[in-house]
Amino acid sequence: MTAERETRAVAGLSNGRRVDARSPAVYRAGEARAVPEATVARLATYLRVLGVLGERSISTVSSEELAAAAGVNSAKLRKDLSFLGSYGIRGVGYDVTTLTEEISRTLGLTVHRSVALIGVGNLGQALAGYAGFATRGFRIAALVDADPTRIGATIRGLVVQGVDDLERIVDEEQIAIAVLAIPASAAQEVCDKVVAAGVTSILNFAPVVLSVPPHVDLRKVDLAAELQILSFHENRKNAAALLSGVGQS
Amino acid sequence: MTAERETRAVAGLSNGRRVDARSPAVYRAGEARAVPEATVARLATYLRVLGVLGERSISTVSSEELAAAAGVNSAKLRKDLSFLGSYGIRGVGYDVTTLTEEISRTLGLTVHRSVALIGVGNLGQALAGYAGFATRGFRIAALVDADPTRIGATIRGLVVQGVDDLERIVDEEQIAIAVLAIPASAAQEVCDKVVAAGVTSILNFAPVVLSVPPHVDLRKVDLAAELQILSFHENRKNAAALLSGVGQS
DNA sequence: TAGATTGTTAATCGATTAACAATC
DNA sequence: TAGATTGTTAATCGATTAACAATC
Repeated sequence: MTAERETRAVAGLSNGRRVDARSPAVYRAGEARAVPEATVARLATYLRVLGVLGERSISTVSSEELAAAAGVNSAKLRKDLSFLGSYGIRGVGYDVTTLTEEISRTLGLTVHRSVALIGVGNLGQALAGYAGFATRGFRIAALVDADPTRIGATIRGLVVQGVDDLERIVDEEQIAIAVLAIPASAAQEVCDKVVAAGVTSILNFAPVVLSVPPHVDLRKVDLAAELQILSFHENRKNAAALLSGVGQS
Repeated sequence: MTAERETRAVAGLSNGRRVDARSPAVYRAGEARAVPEATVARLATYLRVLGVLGERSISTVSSEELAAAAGVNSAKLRKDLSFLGSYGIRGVGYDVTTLTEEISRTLGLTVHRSVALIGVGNLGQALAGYAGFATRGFRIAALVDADPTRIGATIRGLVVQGVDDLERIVDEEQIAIAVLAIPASAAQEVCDKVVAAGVTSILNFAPVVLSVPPHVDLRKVDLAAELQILSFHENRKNAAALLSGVGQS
């Protein structure tokens, strides 16, 4: 059990990196080339910005415009999009609808995805009510908690179920992705059950390093770590201000 | 107002990168060298793991052990720690207490930091109750909301205040960091007010690209984007399974 | 001293970006 | 055709990691 699984969580925010040695050809979805991890993360932002443009009935956008709206360098944007194929028109730009479709396809969002939310405490309930999931391709199909006192409660129209029902839930609701919003102390144990039930992608909010088998993708969101990174920069800015004699009161 | 500010949000999770041209020497805190951004993000994880070791009264840890617990390569760990100075003992390892102190110092956590939470809706209330902030060096010192109907309410012992009071709050509570848990539609406007009030670090949960002046550090957490990145990998895994003829039912 | 482990070097890898030929 | 903009090249930069000399 410990030997067969591998620690996949990577520190910081550039986590979820794949460490797979198979041929790049296996990774091709449709006619596209293998997409770098850094590019994948940005595609989600481009898709969001394109959605706003589409709502405004803007039909065409240049790499310069789209890059500015997404907060990235335009060369980087063009390189990112080039991994999906050649969907731009020289001298014109990109068709908003076409590009939206192609990015959606690359991100696997043409099938709507069902997600299981594990843990309905403080954070879990907030995530259960987060409208941004639904608008961007995800349906929370099940709420699960390990605490018996919470099982049976109805939250946002869903009945909270027990971890023992995970296998059935994952099967019935065709769930591939689980969100873990549980205490650090229970996280590895519950994670193991989620994996055993057939989930192959996990988003972990518990501040703990989880171990999962190689076929499972793991990403994490460490809220306090985000603040600590900002704290580092505050510290640096203050040290710089002191050295230059600025901001003393 | 638009010319003086710069789009700092970077797509994906490797955001918050500094793009500053000043001398590396300015960045030195104490005797340490300039710390790479990727290293800073991992320091938060090391600190968390060291906390667990300390609770278990473990006094010394080798880079191999600490790296395994943090889910990283041991060479990477040693390189990361080398940016802080030379705190290990050859043939022995690292003293847990010393290393905890040095990382805390580097991350600017030796001063407890007050944070303003902007937006007390669904997600904001969950963040207000998140115990992990307090245990890792942050005190939520103020709750703020732009919605007049929410102002005056008491949440977790704090009275919700209006955005017009931001300047006074930031000054009185010595707030350098703000967490934005507000709708995308209001985010840039509120962000501008937060910056005008004197906040120099922002953690943004709104799914929108924010623009801030160069002296402000901005990080973002895009929850739906996290799921979209996992969706990409699900898609890839399914495509690979189809090609190899596995998992057909 | 012998064994263990750090801190650093150097090779490698992946990501970024300016520049520009291709082309609409 | 002339102007605009893409897609790609190649240089550069930053991050990762194996290997090992230094040293406790």
